[in-house]
Amino acid sequence: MTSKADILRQLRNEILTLELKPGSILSETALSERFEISRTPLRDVLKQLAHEGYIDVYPKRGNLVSYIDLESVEQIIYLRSTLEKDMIKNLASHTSPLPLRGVLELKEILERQEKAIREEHAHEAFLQLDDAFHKALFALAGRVFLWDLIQQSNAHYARYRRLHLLKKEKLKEILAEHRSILDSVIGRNAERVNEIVEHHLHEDINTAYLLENFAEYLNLPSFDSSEPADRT
Amino acid sequence: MTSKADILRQLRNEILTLELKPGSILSETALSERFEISRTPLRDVLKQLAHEGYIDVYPKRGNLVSYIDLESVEQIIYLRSTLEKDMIKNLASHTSPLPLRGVLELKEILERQEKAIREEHAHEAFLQLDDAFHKALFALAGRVFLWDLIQQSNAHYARYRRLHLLKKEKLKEILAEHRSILDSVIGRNAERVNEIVEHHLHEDINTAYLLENFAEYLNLPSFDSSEPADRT
DNA sequence: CCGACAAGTCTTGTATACAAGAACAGCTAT
DNA sequence: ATAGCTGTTCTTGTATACAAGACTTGTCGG
Repeated sequence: MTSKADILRQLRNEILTLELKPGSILSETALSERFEISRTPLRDVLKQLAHEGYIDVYPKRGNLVSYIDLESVEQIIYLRSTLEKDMIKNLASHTSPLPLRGVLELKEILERQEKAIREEHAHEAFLQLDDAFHKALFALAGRVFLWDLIQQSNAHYARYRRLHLLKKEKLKEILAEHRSILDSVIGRNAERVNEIVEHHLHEDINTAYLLENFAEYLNLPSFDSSEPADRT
Repeated sequence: MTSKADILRQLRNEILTLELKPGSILSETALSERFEISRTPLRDVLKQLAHEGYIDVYPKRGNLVSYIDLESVEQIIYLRSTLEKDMIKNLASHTSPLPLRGVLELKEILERQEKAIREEHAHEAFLQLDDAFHKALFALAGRVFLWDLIQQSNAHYARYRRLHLLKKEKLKEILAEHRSILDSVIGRNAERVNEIVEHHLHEDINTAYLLENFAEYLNLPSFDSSEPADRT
């Protein structure tokens, strides 16, 4: 039994992990056979994927896994950076006590991240914990609504990040920055928040590295071949 | 001929203007007869409306025009406030020259807003110009992507604002604040941006007024009757 | 009078047949 | 050789019949 939600999760995951590479064709009939379901509910899933930017729909031609769009990535980084700086500063400067649950959750995530670094081949786990850490921050600030909103446009940023975080040093750096952020919140010290968060989110816009190694996955303006359908 | 995009715009508009009141039923068969189109493309439209928060889908029971959710409104106001403060400060403190087109566009919008205030029954025009002003600001900052993202969750905020902006004095205040914002950008003066933007977006969270006059349109926690389907 | 059950009638959800545009191959005519 | 048809075969888009859950109504039995 595979429900629509399961299929959605499955396809999302395959695209995020690059199991389904940018440019791959997602044919409705092929997918309907694979998941043993009719085209109607499957089209709902594809609509959702298109909405989240995972695929581009070319009417009457086909659905392609989208190429990673660095413009979208930059926009999301700016959005998150601006929001998280503000949220963390608010948390750090607020006088009311922090909810214990949230703080404990953040600490536990950091412990699990540390453990994930020690193990080999734990990138995927580390990435999920990274998401969990930031989501927990949003939760602590009462902004899960905005976290969910951002997730709706996360297809490009999430894949971008996976291509970046392949070196172990990078992981250690991220963990250290998470510690700094949590210290700022707990210690009620908002002083260095700006630079920490900016570095944490911005630093690895390393376009050259991506162009060098993963050009085949990127949406390069030179390649544009008749825009996909507008999804507004 | 009414395409899917037309139907979507039409229904969105009817919900925003409260022509379709919160709680109204949008039956697929009824709508398919009204627009003389089959249920399949119509369901696509309803999916989109649900995604944007215009309607709540109760599986196998029906689609209801959503009640205005003040929680969503507050979240969007916080998001926009935080983003616009940052964007405007950046624009005001940047040294590179501003694109003339964008500045002229903003000025023209202000003139048209002034004109709209003088005319009676021009609330709808004023509101659209208000959106146009803020969108132009996002454009000037190179952040139309984020404007569009925010619009995807705008159903509650947009209706909330319509219920608020019924007094002419309020309109004049908004226009004056728009002038201040534009002056900050052009005059490269970022000093008072924070308070101006915060007041501009936050000030009219006047929940009491809404509860008093439009309780029937609001999503009040007391009324909750079996949550609608999750749209993730 | 009232509760329980069951038939009927709403609703949306799914499967499937058909329509119609897009791409391609292969032919023909120039 | 090549431009231009034209039929074939992909694709997604639409209409419609049917499935199945939820609610209403009425009837029957206590």
